[in-house]
This record gives sequence, structure tokens and C-alpha cells, in this order.
Amino acid sequence: MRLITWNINSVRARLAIVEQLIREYQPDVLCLQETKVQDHMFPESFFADLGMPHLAIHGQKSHHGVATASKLPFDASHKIDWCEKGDARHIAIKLASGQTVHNFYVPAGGDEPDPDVNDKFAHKLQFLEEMTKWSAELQDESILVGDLNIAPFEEDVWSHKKLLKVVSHTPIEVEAMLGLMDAHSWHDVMREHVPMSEKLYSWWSYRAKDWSLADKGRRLDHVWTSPSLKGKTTKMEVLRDARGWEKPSDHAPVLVDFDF
DNA sequence: ATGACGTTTTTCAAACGA
Repeated sequence: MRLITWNINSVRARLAIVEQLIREYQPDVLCLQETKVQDHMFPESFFADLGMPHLAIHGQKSHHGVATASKLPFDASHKIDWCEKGDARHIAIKLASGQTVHNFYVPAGGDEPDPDVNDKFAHKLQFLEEMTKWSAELQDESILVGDLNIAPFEEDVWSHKKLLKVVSHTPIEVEAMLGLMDAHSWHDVMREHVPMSEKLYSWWSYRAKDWSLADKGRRLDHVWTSPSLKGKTTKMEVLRDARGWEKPSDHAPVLVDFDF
């Protein structure tokens, strides 16, 4: 089973590269974040024509939004309303093989890493707290993917020192993420395949003149599994090339092959 | 240190992203 997760930054604006990804990499399951489209306007037939007719979508106007597309039918889907905000940041499907795939878009958190003065950062921390409680009680064998908007480890960012006060790499967020991982003993698939001592990014700002040369990236996208699935992945690759495709997203897709 | 870019909307400016 090949799974790809990708923050697409508007699915309708990027149909051409979604098609390119599906044709070149043939995912069985494709998890998208920041689709930025209401459910009734989602390009369903576009995915069906590319061989992925089975969709679980959770969208809203303008912002956020997640969608999971599958080649094969899945058993069920559900969404969770985190922080009771009524926004679209999660969709889950249950694969025929038994595992549940949770597709997340965690709040970015704004600029100021202080929950007392920045409501967006407070929201991000509350979201992580709810995910932690949920993880502690989670029984299903699960795969958790998506844009979690935190780069937890030193080599997950281009400069640990320079980013310590930048939202996405601050100690308070990293602590929250490590607590979240601990709550279900979530297994970090990307770091299983790339040693902690090596740089590993999935996002590069649009604002850099030459994003690849400057290479000021961050690992904001993640693939985690329940501990029972540890060792069940045969390949992991950040599809960095896609960051350089025509009219790209600022995130690169992350591909993982499972042995089921 | 700043600003750089890109998408969306009852658009042509402002909010948001990270």
C-alpha cells in the first residue's frame, strides 16, 4: 500500500500537479491538506478519472480543508471537530486491510509563540492537547499523517538556533508534540528511514528567491503509525522534486510504502 | 532585521499562511 501525504495549498489551483503526482507515483491512498474548497465544489470527477474514485472530504470555504482519495474502497470514514471550532482539519478512513488513516491539518499558530497574547497559538496548543488525550485512548491500529505544522527535532529545520523563537520550532510546541507522540507511542516513520543526524525537510517558503539553493526548509509534514505497525514500511521519500514543479505548493509530498 | 510569495474572497485590498 502506497500512501502519499501532501499539503496542496488549494487543490483547485493545483490540479495539474496533483495529476502529475498521481501519474508518476501511483499512490493507493492520497491525503491532502489545505484543500481550500467546500465539499460541494470538490473536484470529485477529476480524482475518479485518475483512478481514485473513493473520497473522504472535509472542507470549508477559503481556508484549511482535508481530503483523502483512495484507489480502493474503504470501510468507513469519520471526522473529528477539534477544539469545537467547526473547522475542517481532520478526516479519517478505515482501510479494508483494517488500519485507520487519520489525515490532519494542525493550526499554524500565527507569529507570536505566546498563548496569552496570540489566540492562534493558544488554539494550536489546545489542538495538540486534544490530540494527546485522544491518542492516549486510541485503540485502533492507525496511521496518522498530515501537516502538523511543527518541526520537532534539531535537524528538522535549517537552523535550530535561528528558529527557536519561530512558531513551528519553539520549545513549547516541541514539548507538546513529544507528549503527543508519547501518548500513543506514535512511531515516526520518516525518522525511521532517515537518521536523526541528517537534515530532513518537507516545506520551503515561497519567499526564498532560490528555495532549493538556500534550502531553508522545515519538516512540518509527518507520517506516524501505531507501535504495532513499526517495521511495516519498506520505503519513505520526501518528493522534493514536486516542490520545483510548475506552480508548486510550498510543501513537498511525503511518500511511504507499507508491506500490506 | 527585513522582506521576500502565493491563494482566497459577494476581490482590485486584506487576511492568512509558517
